[in-house]
Amino acid sequence: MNYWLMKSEPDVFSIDDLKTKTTSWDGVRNYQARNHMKNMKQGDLVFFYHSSCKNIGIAGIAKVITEAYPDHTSWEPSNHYFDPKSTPDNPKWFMVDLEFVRKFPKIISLSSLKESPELKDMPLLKKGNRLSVMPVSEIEWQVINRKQSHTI
DNA sequence: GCCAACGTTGGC
DNA sequence: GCCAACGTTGGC
Repeated sequence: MNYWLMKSEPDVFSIDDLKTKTTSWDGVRNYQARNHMKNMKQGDLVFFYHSSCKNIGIAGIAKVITEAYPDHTSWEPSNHYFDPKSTPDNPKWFMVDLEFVRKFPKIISLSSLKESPELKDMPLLKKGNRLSVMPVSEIEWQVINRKQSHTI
């Protein structure tokens, strides 16, 4: 099993929204992020990160419930994420389905993540990094979960 | 709202 | 294949 981190703007889709319904993670239009999704397996766990908002940080945990499959929004001309280079016969973009696992009682803030030397290699914490889907090592997963349990 | 950092596009 | 211009991301 592998671990991941995925960013979402809570004003658009938050951990509370995920709690009410499983979701298809469509609209990813970045090659690196797409390739990470293609490497996801059923049962992988995901830190759900809230970006571009008041309370930035990891809000909870989600689970991957499907492997990557073609993102149909990419060939719908009316869709905001339409890409003329992607077709049903030759899809260019992919998505996975996620379900809610847990919401942390308190968001693990970005600033508190930056305080842990064990996490300094996470792409998330690198200056200027904009990757929206990234792998998390087992060590990083454990360190962050430990951080979370201490805040209860 | 600002702006630095990044990925993508397209002219050459 | 280079690189300037552009659009987007995302913390502050």
